[in-house]
Amino acid sequence: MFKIDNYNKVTIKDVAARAGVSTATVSNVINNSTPVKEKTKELVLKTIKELNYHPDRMARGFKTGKTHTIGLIVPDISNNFFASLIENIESILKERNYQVLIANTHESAKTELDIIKLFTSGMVDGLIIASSMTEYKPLEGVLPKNGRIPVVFLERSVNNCPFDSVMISDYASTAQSVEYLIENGHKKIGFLYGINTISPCIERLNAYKATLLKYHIQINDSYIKNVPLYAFGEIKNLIDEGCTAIVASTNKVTIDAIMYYLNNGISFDKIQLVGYLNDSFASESMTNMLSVLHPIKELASHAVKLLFNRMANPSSNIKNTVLLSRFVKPQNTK
Amino acid sequence: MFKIDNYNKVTIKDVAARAGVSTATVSNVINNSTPVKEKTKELVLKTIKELNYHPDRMARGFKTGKTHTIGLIVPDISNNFFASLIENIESILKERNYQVLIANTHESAKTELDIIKLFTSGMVDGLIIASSMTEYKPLEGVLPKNGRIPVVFLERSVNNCPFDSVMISDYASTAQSVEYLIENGHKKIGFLYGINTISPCIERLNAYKATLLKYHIQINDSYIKNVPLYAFGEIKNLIDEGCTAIVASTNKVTIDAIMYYLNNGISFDKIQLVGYLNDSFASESMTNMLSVLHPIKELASHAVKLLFNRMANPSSNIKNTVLLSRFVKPQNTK
DNA sequence: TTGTATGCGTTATCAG
DNA sequence: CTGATAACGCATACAA
Repeated sequence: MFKIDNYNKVTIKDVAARAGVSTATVSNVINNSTPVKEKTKELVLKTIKELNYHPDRMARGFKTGKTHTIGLIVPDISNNFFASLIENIESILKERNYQVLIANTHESAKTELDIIKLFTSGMVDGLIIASSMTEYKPLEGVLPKNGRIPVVFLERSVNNCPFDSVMISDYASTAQSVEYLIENGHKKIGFLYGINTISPCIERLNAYKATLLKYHIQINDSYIKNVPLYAFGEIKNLIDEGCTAIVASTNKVTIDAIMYYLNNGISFDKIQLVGYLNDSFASESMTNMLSVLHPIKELASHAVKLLFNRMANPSSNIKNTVLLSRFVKPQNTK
Repeated sequence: MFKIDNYNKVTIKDVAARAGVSTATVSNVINNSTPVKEKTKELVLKTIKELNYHPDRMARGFKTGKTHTIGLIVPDISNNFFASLIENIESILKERNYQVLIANTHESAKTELDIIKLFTSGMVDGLIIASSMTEYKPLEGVLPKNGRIPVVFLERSVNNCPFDSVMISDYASTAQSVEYLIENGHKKIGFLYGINTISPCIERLNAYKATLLKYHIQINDSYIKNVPLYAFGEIKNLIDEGCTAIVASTNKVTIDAIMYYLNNGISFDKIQLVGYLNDSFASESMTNMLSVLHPIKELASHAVKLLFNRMANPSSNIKNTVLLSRFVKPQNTK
């Protein structure tokens, strides 16, 4: 019985020494880089197992410059939209044998910059970012502009951003939803939205306003509620103010609304609700709700595709893709 | 040869050369490790900014063996319980100036092992794991047993696990909830649960069964539904089978139930519902639902505390903490 | 087929 | 206060 050193980490040297070969041979066995005699290979593998040796990823990545890991940066992991996005991206990337590292910025610009610095300093081979930035400027300092690391921006557009991107446009679907409400006699339509600086929220709000104006309905600012955290209070306010319909224009606000409705015995018949959800999920659940559905699988697969294209061809033209969400009426299959 | 040098990453050497000092001096400036003359310091900092230099985290971690990063492994990021847990842990760790890296295992044992290998090979200084394993055995090969890396297990217990842990016990609160239902005349009580191999789910199911027996109500297996993905179908089945109350014994299943109820015009009065949610959130939302509430903040802070204690004192005794969830009746403050 | 030597970017030691 | 230089663990070109 050989006593394994319990204090120090076991390295390639230990394996080599124990097996009576050179570190190069061990390395070759691990990476299949150069043919190794079957007998030696067996011995090395046996020794590796005995010593419970695992190559130091840090050292290896540091040496090779490749980590086979993709960094995924999202602003709010507790928002099911992003959680679901992460899962979709993960499953695609796993097929390609890439590991995913997730970081949550909590909508904080500082954290976002920190994380990007962390990831880009040798930790990942590529980056997918749902940024909480409005302008590209602050990112300039931390994102290797020379294409050293491929980057794809997603879901939230950043002005003047010189990278590939996939966005979702909700303008048309939001307009359709408001139109539907108006056509069904609603005039007092509440609008709940999330962070008022990011592109998707602004776009939806604009669509809401434009549609009201199109139908000559005056915009009432007190029907428009900004919801930084939970929406319960503002939903109550909207109802108290006489709204007969509510557009819950983010995934998070929609979940809040659903809870509020059930908790307070409100039905869709009483106060119409337009909810924003992922299409893959909503088709199974909220079939009787007016919905704006986001193509989350498509978003994920497109982002990954862009990333790998960029890896293969770093100097190709920048691609900006826009996917469309769609407005869906209740199935009423009750 | 495969090292992509044409994208010339800027290193400490470049800074040193440009500033006309040694790499040691640059390093000293960056890390405040040794006093540097104010004048030189300024020059170096200026040069760093000019060249937009960022220390390679990989190289640094490789050299120092410390990364100031904690790995957080969860089985299902789209489960709001874990998403919320992540956020809580993050905010505590940020105070201590630690970065958090999140990995999602998708309830896959293989992925869990892969991630642990990745993280423990020099990427993080500590690990917090909500494992999807039942037994410790498979983890043995990948987790440095010598305390080289501190590890805390959380939320799901793993048999024979030789590490610190914080669990939540739902036995008492689940029993109370079923008791409450029985006392209010319910006899046909449906039970929805998630993965049937993990400790929390088993515990809840046991509590449900034991309570029924205690009140001499026969256990009807068709009222017990296992829900791997979405619960909508099984909720419908339970109602069709005549259940007058449902225990939705996980966060995920609870959200599904809430959606199903609203979408199908079911009220709590019609079919009683016991939901499992985070306490910090539920107190704002589902105030009129029978609830089992999980102390998520406490869970997070306790896990971090254990981790840092372990770091400070690697050889102290293993601590296994159990927190209790609590059963809460509706406020009926409608 | 295998071993030797080198260097990746950084920090730490020790002279100067 | 500052500068050489030696490690850290690994992969690889090249020599044997």
